[in-house]
Formats: sequence, C-alpha cells, structure tokens
Amino acid sequence: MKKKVTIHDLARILNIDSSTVSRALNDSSRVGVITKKKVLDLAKELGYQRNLLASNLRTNKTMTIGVVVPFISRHFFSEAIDGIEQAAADKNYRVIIAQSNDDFEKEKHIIEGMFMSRIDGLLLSPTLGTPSGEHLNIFLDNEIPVVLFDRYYENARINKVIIEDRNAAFTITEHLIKNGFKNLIHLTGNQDAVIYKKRLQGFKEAITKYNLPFKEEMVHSIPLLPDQAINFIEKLVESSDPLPDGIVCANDVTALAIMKYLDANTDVKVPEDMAITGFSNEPASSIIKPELTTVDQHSYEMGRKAARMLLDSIESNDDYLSRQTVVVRTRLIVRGSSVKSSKSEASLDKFAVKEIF
Amino acid sequence: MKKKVTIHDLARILNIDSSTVSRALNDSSRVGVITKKKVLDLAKELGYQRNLLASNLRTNKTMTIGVVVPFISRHFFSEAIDGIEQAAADKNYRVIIAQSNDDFEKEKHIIEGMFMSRIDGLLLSPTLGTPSGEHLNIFLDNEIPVVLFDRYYENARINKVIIEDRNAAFTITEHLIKNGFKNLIHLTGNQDAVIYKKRLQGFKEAITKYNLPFKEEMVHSIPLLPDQAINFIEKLVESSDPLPDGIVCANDVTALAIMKYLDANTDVKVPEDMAITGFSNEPASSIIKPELTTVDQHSYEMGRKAARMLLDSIESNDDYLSRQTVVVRTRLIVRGSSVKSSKSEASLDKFAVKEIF
DNA sequence: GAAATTAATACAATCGATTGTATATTTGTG
DNA sequence: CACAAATATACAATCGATTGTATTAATTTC
Repeated sequence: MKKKVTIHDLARILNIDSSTVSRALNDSSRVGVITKKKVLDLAKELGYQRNLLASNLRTNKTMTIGVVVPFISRHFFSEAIDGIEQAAADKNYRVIIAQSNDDFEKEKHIIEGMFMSRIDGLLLSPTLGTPSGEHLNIFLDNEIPVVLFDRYYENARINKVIIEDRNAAFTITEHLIKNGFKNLIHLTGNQDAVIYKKRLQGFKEAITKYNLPFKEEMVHSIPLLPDQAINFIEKLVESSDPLPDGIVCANDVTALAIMKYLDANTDVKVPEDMAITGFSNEPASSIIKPELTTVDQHSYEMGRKAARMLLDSIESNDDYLSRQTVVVRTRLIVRGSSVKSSKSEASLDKFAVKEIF
Repeated sequence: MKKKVTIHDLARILNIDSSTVSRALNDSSRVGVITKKKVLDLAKELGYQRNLLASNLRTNKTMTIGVVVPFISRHFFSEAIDGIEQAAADKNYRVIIAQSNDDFEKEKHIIEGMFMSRIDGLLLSPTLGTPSGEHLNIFLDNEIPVVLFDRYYENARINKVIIEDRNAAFTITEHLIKNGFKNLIHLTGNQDAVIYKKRLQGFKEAITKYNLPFKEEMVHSIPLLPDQAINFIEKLVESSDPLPDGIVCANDVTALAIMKYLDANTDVKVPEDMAITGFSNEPASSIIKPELTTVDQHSYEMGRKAARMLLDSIESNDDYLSRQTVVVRTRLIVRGSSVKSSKSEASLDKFAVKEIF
C-alpha cells in the first residue's frame, strides 16, 4: 500500500508549517487568503484526504453514529435506517450500519467494535430474548448516548422509541372479532422479547373484552420464521378440529408463510374459512392475494425520531440523564385477508387504515 | 462525555510503562506472566477498551472493509452482505455497510468518508447510469483494493464479481419462446448501466435465434421501480392492440408490480394471456400467485466470493495489479408466471431450476 | 564466580491531525 | 514616528496506542 498524502507533505512542499495547513483546510480565519488558496489547490492536486483516524483521535469526536439491527433486509428496519440516515445527514453525521442476525454474541461483538471505534452514539434494536442490556454498559458508563428503537428492554433506563405493541395487537384482534371471527388463536414469538409479550397481552385483552373464552392453548409460541410457521400450520391443520377461524400472527413473514401453505396444500380459504393477520407491513404483504391485514409501524418516522433523539443527546451532554420513551403511533391496515367480501365493514372501506395509539 | 480508560491509566495505576501495558494487552512474549495478569485483570476491572482510532493510526491498518450497495433492503444485496460478513468474519475483519440509494453523489460522499476512515478495502455495487468509476481513483491511486460486484463499469480495470447477464436474459427469453410465447417485449432500465444493456442483448439474441422479428418498439426503458412499471403497463394495456403475450422484465419489482396491476385492473390473465418474468428472485416473487419465473443470482455466494477476492488483495500487496473478473453462475427458476398449466414443459417440471452459464 | 545469555521492563519516537501559545510582520492610530 | 492592535504564521504539546532500542535484572555456562 502506498503512502498517503498528509498535511505534513503539503506543508513541506509549500514551505509552511503543518499547523497552518491544518487551519487552511479547516478554513480557519487565522490563515491568509493567499496561503489558504495555495494549500487548497495543492491538496486537490495531490488528492489529499484527511485522515479521520488522526483527526478523530485528536478531537475526541467521530461525527459518526452506529446503527445495529437484527436484519437489514427486513422492510421495517431498512425503512427505519432510511429515516436514521436522513436525520443524521441533516446534522452532518455519518452512519455506520451493522446487523446482528438476531445473534446476541454477534451483537455484543459489533457493539464492542463500535465502542472501540469511538462512535458518538448508538442506535440499537436488540436481539430478541435477551432480557437485559448489560452489554450496553460500556456505552452508558462512558456516557455515550444510546437509543433503542422498536425492540427494547423492559426495565432498562435507556432512551427509546417504540410502538404501542399491546394496543396495536388489541386493535387488530378487535378488528377480527368485529368482522365475525371469534375462534381465534395467536401465533407469537419468544416471550422473553417485550414486543411479543405485549402483543400477546393485547390479543388476550381483546378476547376478554368481547367475552370470548381465553384458553392457553390459543397461544402458540414459536421462532417467528417462515419454515417454523409452516411446521406449525401443517400440524394445526392435521390435528385441530375444528380449525380456528382466525390467526393473529405476531409478524408478517409467518402470516405470509401460513397463507401460502393454506393455499397450496389445503382447502382452507382465506378469509372465508380463516382470517390471517400479520404485523409490520412488509412489502410482500400487499403482493399476496388476498392482501394481508397488518399493522404499519411508521418505520421511517421511527428511525428519524430515534436518530434525532440520539443526536440531541450527543449534542447536549448535560441533560443526558433525562431518559425518555417516545411512543410512535401505529396504523391498522385492513386488507383482504381479514374481511369476508360480503361483510359490511369490508365493502365500505376495503383498504381502511386506522391510526392506533 | 466521560474520559475513557487508556493504557496510560492502567500503566500509572500499576506503576509500569504504557508500552508494557500495550504489550501485555497484545499478549506479547516480552511481558512476564505476572505483569500480564495484573494488566489484564485491571483492564477488565476498569472496563478498558482499546481505542481503535489510535491503534489503527499507528499500525496503518483498520481490519475493516467497507461495503456500499444501492439498497440494503433488496434481497439480492442483503443476501450478498450476509456472504460478505461471513467471509470477513473468517479472517477477523470488520464490515461497515452503507447504502447509496442509487444516488451517485451520496455514493461519492460515502466512499470519501470510508477512505478518510482508512478502510483496508472496498466492496462496491455502484450506482446505475454512471459509466465510469473515476470517483474510485482515491482508492486505486493509493493502492487500496476495490472489488465491484453485480454492477460494474464496462471498461474499468477493477476486480469484479459479476453474473452473465446476457446469458441469463437469453435463457429466460428462450424459455418463454419455447413455451409458446412469441410476441414478447422487454422492460429494461437505464441503458448506461452495463447490467441492463447486457440483459437487453440477451433478450435480443434469443429473439433473433428463434427467427422472431425484432423491433425497437419491443424494448421499453424506464426507471425500474414499481410505480414506473405501473405507469408503463397502464399505458400498454390501453394503447397496445394486440397486447404482447410476454414481458421480460429486467428486475423482479417491476414484474411484480405489473402482475399486481393486471390482476387488479384488467382481464389479462398471467400466464394464459401474458407471461411475465423477472430477475433476481426477490422473496415476494414466490409469494405472488402465480409465482414469478425469475433468475437467481446466488447472492450469498457472490458476496462471499467478492469478499474473499478483496481480502486476498488486501493481504497480498504484490499481485494486486492482476485484475480479475469472476463470473458467478445464475439459475433460471421456472415458476407459474411463464408456463400455461396445460403446457408440457410446465407439467413435467413445474418448478424447474436450471443453472445458466 | 565472572562473562555471556536471556528475560523483563523502561524510554522515546511515531502515526496524522489539532490547537494553545509564542513570534514575527503588517496595519492603524494619535 | 512610535506604539498598540491586528494579522499571519511557526512552535510544540497532545490525542492513545505501537514498536525499535536501550537498560536493568535474572539466569545460565564454563
């Protein structure tokens, strides 16, 4: 690897001190216009690029925030990242992104790496099933701002931007009940994850509110991935008699997998025989037929809010300790998978959207 | 922000020199076991974390590679990133990811930032429609390895990992022709982008080979995004009489949008009245009904290969100049959108998969 | 036991940029 | 013109870690 151009090279060539070069490059008023021009011209000519390692080391600031999410490919997260990048760009911060693949050890490793790289702040949507965020202590102990988004730890005193999972799950379940589906089950994920716990609560509350019988067997907890969902629905169809007339899934990918399975391998029609709902509004949920009723989480907004909160924390070291939680509104998106075509609510506003809070 | 623990803090407390602390932390044989243990224990106790800015500055190595893609949410890219991360982890390299949103200025900005952060190598899938990679010169001039993947510049002497776009497009078009679709059109993107140019070539070659008439009107070039595709198909259905009986789309998202549109707003049935094919095998392409015939690009493999190539370049400074191009095999995935259910090829192997190259 | 090795640690320079202080030069003021 | 103020630049320390060289202490060898 070749030696890169440094301010010292520029200084030597121009016969001036490197401090003057540095100030010229930073457009300081302490350098004369002629010298400044000479420096800038030469820098351009030689392709000088500031060494951020040196610069950041000296200034103790990297103007960089780290973002760690479970899967960058999930629509929710990639949209959120768009929002984060927007907010960061507004304040001239760089963003570095990494994914944990929902693997706690990987998350820990990434976070340590980011700490060692001295990022100015961290945005994290943590691995599911990790009840406490102790690995974040390097950041917290060193007073480097951290903001969690979407996923979070129930008791940790960390800034966060979240949705009202309980409420959203309540509303989507209520929607099913009002549309005549009364024999519901709930497909949920790891109950150590707050978001799934809350969604289950919402489901249960809706059942209870409408005086339907709640039984533990109505709740099935599995890793919320497509193949697991297929295993689940396969067994359900074989064994369960009568079948439930509605499944409230805690995410979209499982809902989609179930719909695909039912269509390809059974006579069960969605929504006539069974309604299906998801959670997150992945793009594929409006590709499938019938389209999937789901909850939109305003991912872009959420990312932007979380980033703003983080940047505020970074720039005002003082009130950093005032931990806050921002709750982002969600939207129920009613689509074909949950309304029998004859139904009134359905025909009236087939693609109804309802803000939940 | 609090002062972070440094090797000098550890040195002062233990009454030894910071160089000894450094060597102890790096498990050098030049430090006695007792001292080593004392250092390690204290480091743990105080939560010491190496400052990579300082370390990398001194060693002139960051053990980090940068990855820049147009959209991290596209299945192809996120899978490729998985492959990259795997290959990098094998060699203890960190990966930082950024997305250009297919915006050249943003890409340039990101790349400059990565250069200033002194990454050891760059993996890039560049913005479409930028015919030359001059902004990569900072890297090339400084002999920092760059590997392009999927998208590339036609004439640049840069290592790359690509697919045989022409061949793949030829095969998918040929597949349509063999299945009785002979009045085909091609929906393509920006012709400054090599990949789309090659796909068009492949389309044209197949048409020619089977002695079908080729007319320029058969090719439609638009920004390959869903809403643009809907505009296109809307006008096509209105104006064109007779309609083509097949559309070869240069990517999946436009193919999906077209299928959705036809199903919701017209009587045109896929594939009976019109076959549709895509390119890239996005997850939604197997969610839609009928499922979408498309080309799989072995994205994970491609990412891994590209990363390996990059890491090899990084670790052997000598033969860096031997530019090479690796071509990854593609697979034709035949699904429902291109085979009339009565057709023989269809019934024989409905979900046929064919390696192309 | 004295000289020669080896082991363990200290000293000091360095990576590239920033920044407070000092110095030299120019300009302005009465 | 002499002195103060402003301008332009140089000097030197610093950020935190690494690393070549020097020094001291401990061990081995004959």
